Amino acid sequence: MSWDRSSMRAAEPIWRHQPVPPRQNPVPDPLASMASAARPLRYGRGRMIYAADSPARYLYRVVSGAAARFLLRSDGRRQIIDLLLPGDVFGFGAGGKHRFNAAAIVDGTSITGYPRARVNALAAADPRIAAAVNEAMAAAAARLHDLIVILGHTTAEEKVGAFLLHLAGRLSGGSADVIILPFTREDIADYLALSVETVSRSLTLLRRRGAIRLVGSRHVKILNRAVIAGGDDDREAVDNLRIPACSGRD
Amino acid sequence: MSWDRSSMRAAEPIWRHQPVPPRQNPVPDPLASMASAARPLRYGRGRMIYAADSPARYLYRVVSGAAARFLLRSDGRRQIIDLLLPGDVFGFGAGGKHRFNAAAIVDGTSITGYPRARVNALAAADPRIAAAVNEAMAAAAARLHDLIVILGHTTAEEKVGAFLLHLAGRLSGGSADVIILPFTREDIADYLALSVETVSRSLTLLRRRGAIRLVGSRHVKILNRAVIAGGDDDREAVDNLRIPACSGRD
DNA sequence: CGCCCTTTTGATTCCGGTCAATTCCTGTGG
DNA sequence: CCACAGGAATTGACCGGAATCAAAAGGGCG
Repeated sequence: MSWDRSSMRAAEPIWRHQPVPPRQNPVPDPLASMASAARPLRYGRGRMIYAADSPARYLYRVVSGAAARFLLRSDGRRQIIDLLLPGDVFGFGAGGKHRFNAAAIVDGTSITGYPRARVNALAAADPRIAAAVNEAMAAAAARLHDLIVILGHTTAEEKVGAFLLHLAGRLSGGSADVIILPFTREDIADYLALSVETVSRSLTLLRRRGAIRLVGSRHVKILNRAVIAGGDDDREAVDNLRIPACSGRD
Repeated sequence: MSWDRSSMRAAEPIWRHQPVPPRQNPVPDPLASMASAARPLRYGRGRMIYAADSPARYLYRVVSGAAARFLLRSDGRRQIIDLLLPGDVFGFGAGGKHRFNAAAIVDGTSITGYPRARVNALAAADPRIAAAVNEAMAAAAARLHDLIVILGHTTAEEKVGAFLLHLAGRLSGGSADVIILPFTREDIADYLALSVETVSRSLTLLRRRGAIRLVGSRHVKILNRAVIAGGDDDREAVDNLRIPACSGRD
């Protein structure tokens, strides 16, 4: 098995302290009330944040940059389970352990860490904090739902299109039409369970159809959402939920 | 768009009351302490439990049978987001609404419903109940993780194999080697984002390889887990996490 | 028995992975 | 300032695998 593909850097002490500049990119922080326990962190691209099966001692929140939870298959392939953007909270483990690995995927990603024990204590005392943690868990589940829906598409072009629309909704808060991709094609491929080449092909396909506009390779402008969705938006599908005649016994 | 494929029955009042026989299949119930608020329900195959975008007024727990959360694509395809087996809790919405549809997929599925307001009140009063709800949410997230990992496989045979191993771990509590599939090939196909034919082909492939044994079409015996996994177990991958030379600057 | 649903199997087409080569982009050093 | 190097991205050729269309076999229930 070779490792050249995902080119992870060497394992390191989980915490990597470096002086942190004042926060740019102010994202609303549901965990702000625990600022006293917060611990600022900064990672270079590919730096491990935690490893699978390690004790889940901290909760994390992305401040800027991007990170990913992922697993490594025995064939060397990396699968990204969860793409973490500014504002996202992650690191809820299962049974006190992390199920997957986590690493930064862009240089200079800054993350805030909250000691788990502290979080639990504060949540037990203050129901508002408990609610905030709950909300963060719900948001994490929503990300997983979104990925499952994206992976459920049949063709690569649909997957990439759905991914772009998904990103447009998450980056820049609302549903802006301009996306600055902070990560590589390989990251996208590992997220969508496609090969890098297919991701690239799908993007040029979408460009040729007039669905998107590519400026450089990291700058995507959405031109025609209908074409991107290929008529396959799940909201439409839900609207179409007029169920025809009962086919079975009733 | 045609609807013959998933053959859902007509929309109905969400609640369908029918006399409920004494519970078979006693699964440990983390929400047992709320028995006073529990509401027993029973559904035929294909019966809707709730619709997407409907208010999330209840939390549900499968007692016996099986259900699924799913979405309907505009091409008529159904995608199952979450497969619900005895013991599974579902119906945590997002923002007070359900994001997906839910329906029973086997006849006579019995489910317990807990009024959401009641759950919240009890959780606020008793931290043990809050913890139980939290645990149920974590279990739901784990199911989503599992599905994402399954969908991340490249070939259909790997997907089906991973699905069988996943099922073996969830049915019958432990990791028994005999699986009684309570659902159709079509349900499996909609869960794995494959066609029915491919699911069937993959199963016969696995059988011919000596990985499984098929008795009838609903009875699967796992003979050789290594062959099924195809050397693609994520636990192995994690063990292989010895990261080679740093490729980047350090 | 006979109907309908489920499952399996076959033939064909198309899509995505793989291998391979070229181009693009960025940062470095002469 | 330009040349160079290395990684990132695109494009092409080829092949294997999954969807699709089609048909047949199995199974449960009236």
